[in-house]
Amino acid sequence: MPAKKYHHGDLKNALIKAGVGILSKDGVGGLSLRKVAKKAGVSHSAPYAHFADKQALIAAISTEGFKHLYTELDAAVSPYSSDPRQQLIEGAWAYAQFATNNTDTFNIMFSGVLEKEKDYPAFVEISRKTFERVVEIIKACQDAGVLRPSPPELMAVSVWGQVHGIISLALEGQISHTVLDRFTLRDILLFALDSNVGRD
Amino acid sequence: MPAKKYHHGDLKNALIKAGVGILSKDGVGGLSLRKVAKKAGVSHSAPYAHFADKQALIAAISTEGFKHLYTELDAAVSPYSSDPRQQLIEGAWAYAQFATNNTDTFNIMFSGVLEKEKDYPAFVEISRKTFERVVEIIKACQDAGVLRPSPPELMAVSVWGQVHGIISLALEGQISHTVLDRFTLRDILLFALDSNVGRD
DNA sequence: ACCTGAACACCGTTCAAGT
DNA sequence: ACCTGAACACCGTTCAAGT
Repeated sequence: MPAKKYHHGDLKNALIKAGVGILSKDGVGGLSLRKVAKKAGVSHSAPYAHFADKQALIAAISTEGFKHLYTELDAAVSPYSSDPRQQLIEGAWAYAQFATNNTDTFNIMFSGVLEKEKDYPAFVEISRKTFERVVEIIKACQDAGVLRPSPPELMAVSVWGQVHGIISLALEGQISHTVLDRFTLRDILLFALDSNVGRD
Repeated sequence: MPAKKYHHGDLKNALIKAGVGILSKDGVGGLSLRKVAKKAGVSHSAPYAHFADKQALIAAISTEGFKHLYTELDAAVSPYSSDPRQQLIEGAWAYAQFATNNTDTFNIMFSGVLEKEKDYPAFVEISRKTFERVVEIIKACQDAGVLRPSPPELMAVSVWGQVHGIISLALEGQISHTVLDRFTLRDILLFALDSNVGRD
């Protein structure tokens, strides 16, 4: 059998994992390639054998984050295949949970830290796939009369944008205490979704 | 008359201005205290006479950004004192314009770069004031029957969140080409606002 | 193919010192 | 009060060299 490779054989994934760890411990500002290398037990220049530069590692971490988000979203929505309105609510809530439980990963995914996202095909692909999952939910809602007829992709951007924006403001501490004292984040999301879902 | 002070007498503001310049040229990742000092024509340690650390300079830049945003928002909305619906539309559009014309300032204001925003009273004050301006617009809309009755602050978070989220996703390159090929950012915002404004 | 160690040009921050 | 210059502990990135 092959003696275990130079190090543990899968440094690339070990670096991504170490990166996620550093990120959640020290935040976006505390994420450095040298710390990641140290945590993975290799020299500070070893990462360059697997990532072109720091941006490439960030892209890999963001891609993992998106995969995680997709999984959580899908798991939250799937049980309600016969109740589109509930899909919307639970999907939004799963998104909120992901953001609050993985704040720094969420920030790295959506806050301009990754500068040329189009250069990373895996990242583009999983974010496209996630958007398509949202579109599916929107279509189900429209078919059930829960959302008004309209181009589903347009409605998807509108609803996703709203959920995304409310959560972003919440993470940023930008939601006024006059609101937070009276409503939970879930209340706010439900209220916001109701605007789209229709009222009568 | 007093000989011009040690340098030009108002290094603090010169540093903020230099910071905004670096930011729009090199992005959030390219903003360093040493560059800012150099651009202002002082030694790399001079900024510490005016700012406790890099975060404090970032707070000052963010605060200036918020003041700018407030001014643009107010200017866009004020002409329509008799047309609340138009206030909503033009307010959202002013927000979008600010974000696209000052992407990096916008990112620094809303993307977790400023880590302890509560520690900077001027920042807290102007962001509070901006939110209150949004609430005013929302109230005018509710009084005119353009928005459904509800706690105005809650509606303000919902609508602001939506506008903020759509713009954030747009800046991040996260809006699908299947949408962007057919709709402008303004179209998307109008569609989104319509969800709240009511339909019949 | 995968990793190391020295090297370079940058950082943020501190501190003694100068006016 | 306001600023400088040396110093320290960090960065990202490159490159010759080792297995």
